[in-house]
Formats: sequence, structure tokens, C-alpha cells
Amino acid sequence: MDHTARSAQAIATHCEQRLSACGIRPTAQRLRIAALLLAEPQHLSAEQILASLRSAGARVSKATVYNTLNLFAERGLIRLLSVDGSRAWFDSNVDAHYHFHDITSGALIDVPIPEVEFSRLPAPPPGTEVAGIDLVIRLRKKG
Amino acid sequence: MDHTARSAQAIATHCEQRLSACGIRPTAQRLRIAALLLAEPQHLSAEQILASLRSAGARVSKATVYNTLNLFAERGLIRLLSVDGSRAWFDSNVDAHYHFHDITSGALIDVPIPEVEFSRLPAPPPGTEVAGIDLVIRLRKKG
DNA sequence: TTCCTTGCAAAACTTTTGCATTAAA
DNA sequence: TTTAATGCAAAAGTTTTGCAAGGAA
Repeated sequence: MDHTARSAQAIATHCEQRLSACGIRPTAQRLRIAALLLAEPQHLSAEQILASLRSAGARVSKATVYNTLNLFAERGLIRLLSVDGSRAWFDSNVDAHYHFHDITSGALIDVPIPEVEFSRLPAPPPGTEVAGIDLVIRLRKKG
Repeated sequence: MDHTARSAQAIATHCEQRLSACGIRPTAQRLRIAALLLAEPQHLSAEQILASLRSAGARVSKATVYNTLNLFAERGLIRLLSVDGSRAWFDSNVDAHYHFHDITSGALIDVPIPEVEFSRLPAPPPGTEVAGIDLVIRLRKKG
């Protein structure tokens, strides 16, 4: 199915189903945030989402944006990234993957799982198990 | 040489040399911070360092702690980590290594380089080169 | 009605900055 | 004496929270 060709209505319906599937009541604000973030694999900050929604004419508060993003992340609808100390990045791609981080521009680029292979990994300490692996490959301008 | 058996004087001298080697003027505050942080491989926050120095009777301000830690990190004397969004962690181990992050307790544990082997890594995008690789293995309580 | 969500403003935190004072070379 | 570092308080930036008002079931 062509993603970009979907109607606004179809996107709304799709988001509504995804929220409901996670036990999240699909309110107007949550749907706006979901429609924006889940439209494609991307990394957005809370402030970017707030600005984007507002310039699109949506009525939404900063508190709701943060509440919603935290809720989405808890329910596994999005992923919260800590790549630099400056702010949180919300990743709409929840499939396992890694990241390039361009330290010059700040850009974040997905690295698909097949591009990385571990031939050796440490055993988790006794009493613990691996909850996830975050790999960030920092990039600088060459030259 | 036994690390723990060194006298306070020997530690001070050692720190002074390390700072000077990095072109950092060894002031009283910087030496206190260096002595604390570089005593062993560890991960400390700015607030922990400030509290530790003050309870040890040192006269040092929050601004100086932050200025100093940033300076040390710039000069490669310590390493700045972004493992969770909450705050910066300063790692006194600047040798290449990775981390376990216990998401229950917040604990950070070093993973030595030989414990991780990559059999496949993506090529950096054109015009960029790899500046470093940060690997964080998240741990949760098993059971 | 009852429970949940929202918005606003304020608070909480971490980190940075301006500027007068102090210390180092 | 000249330059750089420190301390303090205030500012800046991000995220959380308290609470009244609004909306859904």
C-alpha cells in the first residue's frame, strides 16, 4: 500500500486503531500527535512536535505534548532516545535498529539491524537480563 | 604501582601533571575535581562531584564544577556520557569501552572492549567518518 | 455522573552565563 | 601586572506537576 497516497481520513482511522490497540483513548490531541509522528520513520523533539502542530492550527498545550509522548513511549508506540544530553528525541520507528549521530549537524540517521552484526557480546550480570541494546555511531565531517 | 597506597601528595602531583599535560592550569578546584574523579574508573554526575567535594570541606562552586568538567571532557581527560536523558555522566575511563545500564537501579557498569566484537558495521555516509561508537546494553531485573 | 484528558502557569531540574572578585603566572 | 579562573546569582532550556476546566463514556 502506498503510504503517502493515503487520505487524511485513512491516516486518522489508522492512528485511532493503533492507539486503541495500545489501550490509549484516541483524543483529538493524541491523534494529531500520532498522525504527525507516525507518518514516517523519524526523530522529533517535543518542541518540534508542539511547533509543528501549532503552525498547522492545532490547539494543543506543551503539557499535553509531553504527557502524550511519554504515554506513547510507555506503551511502545514510539521509542525515547538519549543520544545527546540536550533533549529527548522521539523515534517513530520502534522496530529494532541503531543510529548514526552526526555530531556536526546533530542529525540522526537510522541504521537497520542487518547492517550491524555482533560476533561477541558480554553476558548480562547475574540476576539481570538484556532489555535492549542502544548503539550510536558518532560521525564527524571528514577532511 | 599500587594505586590505593599512594599518598595524597603523590595523587596531587600526579593530577597536576595530567592537567598540565593537557594544557590545563592546575588550580586548587581543578585539582580537587581531578583527584576525586580520576582516582578510579567511575561515573559521576556534576551534582555528585559538587556534593562530595563540599562534604569534604572544599570551597568550590557549581559553576566551577560544570566549567571544569566540560573543560576536562574537551581535553580528553574524561568522557561525557549520555545514557539517560536525566543528566550528564562523567566517565573517568577514557579508554575505549562500552556500558551496561541497569534501568532499574540506574547503575552504569563498564564493558571492556574485548567483550564486544562487531563482525559487521555500516560504512559511514559519504563525507563523514566515525568519531566514536557508543554502545549501551540496557539491563532489567530478571524474573 | 464519573473518570480521564487538557491547558495554563508554576515549579523542578540541569546546565550555562554575566560579572565582580580572586588567584595564578 | 596581566591574564585566567572562581563564585554567586540569575538566566536559560527542558520536562514535570498541580489544579481548575472541559470532554468522553
